[in-house]
Amino acid sequence: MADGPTITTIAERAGVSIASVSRVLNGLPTRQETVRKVMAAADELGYVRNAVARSLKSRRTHQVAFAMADIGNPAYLAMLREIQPVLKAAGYRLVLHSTDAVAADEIDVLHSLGERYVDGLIMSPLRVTEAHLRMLAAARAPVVIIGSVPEGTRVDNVRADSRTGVRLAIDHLYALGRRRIGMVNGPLDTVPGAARGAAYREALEAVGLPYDERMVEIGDFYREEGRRAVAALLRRVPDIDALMCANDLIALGALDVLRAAGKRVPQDVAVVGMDDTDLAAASWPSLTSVSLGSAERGKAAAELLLDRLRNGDREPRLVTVLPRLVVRASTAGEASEGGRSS
Amino acid sequence: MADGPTITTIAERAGVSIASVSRVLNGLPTRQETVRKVMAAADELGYVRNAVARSLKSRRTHQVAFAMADIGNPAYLAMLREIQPVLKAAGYRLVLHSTDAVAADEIDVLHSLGERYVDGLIMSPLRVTEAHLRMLAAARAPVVIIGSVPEGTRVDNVRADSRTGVRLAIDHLYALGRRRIGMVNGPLDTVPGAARGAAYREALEAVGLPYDERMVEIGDFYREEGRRAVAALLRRVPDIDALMCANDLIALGALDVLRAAGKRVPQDVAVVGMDDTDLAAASWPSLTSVSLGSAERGKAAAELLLDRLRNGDREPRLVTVLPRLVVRASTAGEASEGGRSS
DNA sequence: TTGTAGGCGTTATCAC
DNA sequence: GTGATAACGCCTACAA
Repeated sequence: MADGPTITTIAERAGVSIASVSRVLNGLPTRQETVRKVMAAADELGYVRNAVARSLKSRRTHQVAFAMADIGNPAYLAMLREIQPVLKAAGYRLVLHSTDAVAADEIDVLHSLGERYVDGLIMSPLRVTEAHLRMLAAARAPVVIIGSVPEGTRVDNVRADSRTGVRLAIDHLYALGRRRIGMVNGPLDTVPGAARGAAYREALEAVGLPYDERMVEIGDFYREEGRRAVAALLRRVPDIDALMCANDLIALGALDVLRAAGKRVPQDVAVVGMDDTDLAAASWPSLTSVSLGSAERGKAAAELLLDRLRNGDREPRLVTVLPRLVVRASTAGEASEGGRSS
Repeated sequence: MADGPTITTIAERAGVSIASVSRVLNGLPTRQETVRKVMAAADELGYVRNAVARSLKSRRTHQVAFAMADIGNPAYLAMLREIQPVLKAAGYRLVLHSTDAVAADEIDVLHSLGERYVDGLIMSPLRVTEAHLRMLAAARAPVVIIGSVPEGTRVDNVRADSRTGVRLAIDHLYALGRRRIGMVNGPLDTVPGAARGAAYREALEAVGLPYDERMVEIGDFYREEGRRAVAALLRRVPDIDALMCANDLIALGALDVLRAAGKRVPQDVAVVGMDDTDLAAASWPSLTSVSLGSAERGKAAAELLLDRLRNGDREPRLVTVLPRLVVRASTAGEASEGGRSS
């Protein structure tokens, strides 16, 4: 692991100046003979360009960062899977940050943009605070935010629409003849919890069903919590005929409990999850789920950023990704369809 | 987004030399008055160190790369989830590469180490070719390989033991009284495919069961391929009573086909998957799976690399992570256990 | 066509 | 203590 050769090493070996070496390496017009000598020397020495030195000079790192709250969350991983190839195709490396849902860490990432180790940033913050907005305004490199930002914030922005998502699910259940549709939600003090809870109420009213708080149970966004919540709900409303779950894990918990209680899914109780993670297709019965377009949002964010990197001056853009109801066996289909295989 | 301030800007503003600025910024002994002036200037200007210039000078980037075959594969994501926090805690950024299982891309990543944009690399190659070994030997930065490398290769190495893993599964099935245990494998020219195939044969012999190639079907490591393979196997050997699947996706495919064929799992056919991904706990019935310790391997690799970055001269080390059989409903339990909820 | 020289932003080694 | 000044490796006027 000796020190690598530099253009100086090559220049000496080839008997030319470092300027000529640089020219050859960059394909600028050079005499054939010189090209030959330089290439030969470079080959023999196993020369590789030093990316750091190039970056210092060119002020571009060909790196882009993606900062997310929690690397264990499948929704972020879905984004990541789409972001990666888009960046790779454009010649950018991906630097990953998991902020563990700590707002201070998110601010740190924003701050570290000033270090110029990346050309841009895609960030999906859990909440957008005043501090976020201040840092964003002062950011030294282009940023794309996945998630909602206040009206008027001058930043490229990609959003989901969980309100419409819940609406799709409720409409679907209503169309199937379900009239006692319960909701199992996560904590109301989280952004998704609050949004989905409100959307449920709205959607019920839209189809003309009464909102009844006895039909709502709050737990947390995990399977075990989902079990508990659904068990409680089932005790309270034994003849419930559909469950709108605030994410797929809760919905899996619902399947567990319903099965144990001898309820058939979907005949007795239809179940809808949210996020359309891989787990939805893996479960049995496979889970109808509202896709909030994690993959699409990731892709859109990557494309927005690349575009911005090419044209730094254009107006900030807003992309809203439409939710999509992915119908599987837990609400409708035959119980023999296994779902997609990713 | 104007050009950021540099130490020169600060030096002018504070009326000192750039050397003093650098000293203050790095906490070297300096007169109080100077410290004060420099800090004030830095604050007012919103100065942030340029990481690229630092790297050029210090020859360290504080970045580490993780290269995996397929960012969509949950086993790699499990590694990633462990690698990230370990590196973060040590002050390193994580650069992600997905090579799409293209050997040339892996070689590229190895080659690009020469560009010095990272201090080290963790790589999990699908196959280790001669070219890989040559590049490894010539690598300009420390590398840790996750996966088997030929005896004597001088590189830090973390391995799973899929042979013992398969053995655990077969022993388990045998202990349950299964005697017609089939195998559904992926391509034999992949490292895992070859290893798992050979291990199956060995394990059968170890418990005294005959190896019968009619009981083996080769597909690929995906659910749909798993379905096809299992369907073929079932046609050929209708009274098969257990299936050893080379990964969880194949096993999910097996569950689909068995269900459609009216076979009960586990009563008629027991099913074992491999990798113990989140999908195993989500499926119904939940899937017994051999954990090859993806998470542990990721963590071990990150720690090996950090250690090597501190002490570049020590002997290469080999860490072998032991497999673990995670028993769930598809081989043994009641059909009411839902599994862990992560 | 080629070489000399300056600069990208830091750090570190000198004298002072 | 502090300030010139020389690297780090590369690119690029500008001059020859």
